[in-house]
Amino acid sequence: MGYTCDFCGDQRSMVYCRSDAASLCLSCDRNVHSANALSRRHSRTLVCERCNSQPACVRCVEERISLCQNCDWTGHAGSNSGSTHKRQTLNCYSGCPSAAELSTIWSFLLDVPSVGDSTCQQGMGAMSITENCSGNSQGPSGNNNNQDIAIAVEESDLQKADSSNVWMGSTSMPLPDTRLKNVDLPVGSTYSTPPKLYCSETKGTEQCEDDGFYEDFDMDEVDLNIENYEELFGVTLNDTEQLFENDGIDSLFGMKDMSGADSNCQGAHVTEGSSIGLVNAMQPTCSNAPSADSLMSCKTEPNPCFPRQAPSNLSFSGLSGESGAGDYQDCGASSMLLMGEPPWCSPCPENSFPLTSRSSAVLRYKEKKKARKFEKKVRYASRKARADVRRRVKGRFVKAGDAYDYDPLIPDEVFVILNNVNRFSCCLALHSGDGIAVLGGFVPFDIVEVYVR
DNA sequence: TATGGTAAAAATACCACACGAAGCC
DNA sequence: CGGGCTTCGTGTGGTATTTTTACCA
Repeated sequence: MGYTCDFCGDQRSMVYCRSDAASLCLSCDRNVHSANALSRRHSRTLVCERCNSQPACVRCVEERISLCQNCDWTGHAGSNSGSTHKRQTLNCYSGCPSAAELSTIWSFLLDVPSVGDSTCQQGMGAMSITENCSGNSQGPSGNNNNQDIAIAVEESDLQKADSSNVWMGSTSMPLPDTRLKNVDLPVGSTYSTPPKLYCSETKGTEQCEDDGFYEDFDMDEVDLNIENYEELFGVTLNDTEQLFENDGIDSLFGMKDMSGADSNCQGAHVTEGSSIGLVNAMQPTCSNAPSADSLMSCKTEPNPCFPRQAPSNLSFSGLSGESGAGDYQDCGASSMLLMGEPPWCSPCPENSFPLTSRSSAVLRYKEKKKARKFEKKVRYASRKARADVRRRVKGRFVKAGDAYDYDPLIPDEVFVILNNVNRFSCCLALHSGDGIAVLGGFVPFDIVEVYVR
């Protein structure tokens, strides 16, 4: 820390609000985010104490410092000593937590300043910490509906995928604990299982197995959530599945060979895939190819809620945002998976899948992506109708009355090759939106080829 | 394996203006 | 409170330009 609050400019910044892209002191955090119901939904986390510019996602127990993903990776992955440091997952909170609640969340922090009693603890202002899918922490305000909905669908998808042996392969791999980390759990809080270290470092699949995620998973509630999801967004589960299919999620699943035994990595894969698919389901607009920016943002702006995972936060942000679907469609997720191991997926011997499998997966992904059709959705048909008849010069609209080189209302002259079974002939015709009108009246020939003049 | 050149593909910018949305009276 | 008016910003499609990617020597 050491940087000042973006709001008051006076106090030391403590938390980072991603929605506001601002570092705030606790006092301003409480004031700003108690303004209205929407601002209360902003998820915040601690500021990285190393770069002071990114939201922290982990806390190094040895160094007693909160770190963003980049700093965590830089500081721990590069050194032998640092790589053995134990780290705790930092998670987001929303609402207006009181000092007592903050001290519960950040029990490891000894210097949390008193923020006084929250001014908005009653009603929907109460602190909300996203719990796991069992949903027992959903506040009365239900201000995490979106997240829970997303999680619920992910679970459904996972169940389905697991039951069909698609993504887990032949091994009965337990659901990785990253599934749990995919939801917001406070460090050291009483809400969750104890903070976990990453499987790739200190924990094998055995421990993941003990998480009992499946046991705690209530299918009925998931169904309920999915129904709500449909009501809210008017997208059926079948639609969602179709989107999964269309958006290369099966390509991700098809990379089961690539996942190896690193459950952490697997969790990230499936989670992001499901989330992305969900985002697509949410997005009413047309799809576009993933932009490089989105890919970069995914890599350089780690989500504090889902540390060292693939950018699964996209699903949540996409629920409420108006951003284009294309930005989140792939979010480079698939690309990231295919292009190499992400930094949060530490290399391990079990991960040495055959190169041929990887190549084939890459090939399948590319083919699928290439074959993907991006239908453009016209929001205003009247404007489209207007544009369709507007005159242009080199594709650009021209002022009324100015010279033009293209008028959609004037049909093109085309040459058509006709066939009357035994011989070919050629004639001049006019091409318009309604079809081809052959000059000279009706010609009892079949049109074989058309050339626009 | 790295590098440079070329081709192909993809992304972006540009234009005018009707119209939706919001604000005002 | 509803209707009329004004103002502002947005979206529309075809083409050129720019950027990115792929491929080869």
